[in-house]
Amino acid sequence: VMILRSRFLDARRKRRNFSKQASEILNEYFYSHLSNPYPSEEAKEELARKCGITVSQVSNWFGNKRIRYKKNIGKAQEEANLYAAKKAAGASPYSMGPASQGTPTPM
Amino acid sequence: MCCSVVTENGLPRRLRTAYTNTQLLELEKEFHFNKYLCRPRRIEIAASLDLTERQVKVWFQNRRMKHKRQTLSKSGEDGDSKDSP
DNA sequence: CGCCTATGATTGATCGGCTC
DNA sequence: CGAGCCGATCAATCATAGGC
Repeated sequence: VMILRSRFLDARRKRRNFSKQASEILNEYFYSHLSNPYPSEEAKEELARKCGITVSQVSNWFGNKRIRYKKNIGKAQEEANLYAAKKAAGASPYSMGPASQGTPTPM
Repeated sequence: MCCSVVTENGLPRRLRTAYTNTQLLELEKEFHFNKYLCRPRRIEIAASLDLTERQVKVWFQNRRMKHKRQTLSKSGEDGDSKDSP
């Protein structure tokens, strides 16, 4: 299994971590929608614009996040939840207006 | 049925079979020929690559999705402000 | 510097819904 | 009614980035 996995040198995964801001935006959305962390296509597009990444990357991020969050529960996830809830209360992220994307505050 | 949902202790465990380079190469070759397979052809390929018909069918479906996505990203981005190799 | 964990991407396989 | 397809998601894994 170690000899045959070069995949013809896939120009794959030359990844770069997302910016701290992008991660903040994604986490805020995720934790403020914990009961249903499944953004619509439109929401993904908006998140993608705000984060400066592609819709596919947003989908990947949520896919990974959901699974990895589930694999913990009871760990720092609780803390992350509080952290996100606090931010949602302190600042005024989104929490609605899927159609009203007027984002005059890119940060 | 296809992948042993190994219920070792009551926990379903799907295994993601790792296809060999040979299998992937043949599948890619066929995909380039047709994006869709007819039943006879599918049976033929499944047999020659030692995969189930279902696996071949699923592979083509996933491949089509991937192809669509790549096509979308290549033409979907207008005069963005980025590099161009 | 190497080692280990966090994280983004890839992909085999499943699920629900739709078409024919 | 059933088969195949699409779109989304899951889940395991690959490969690299980043911290120590």
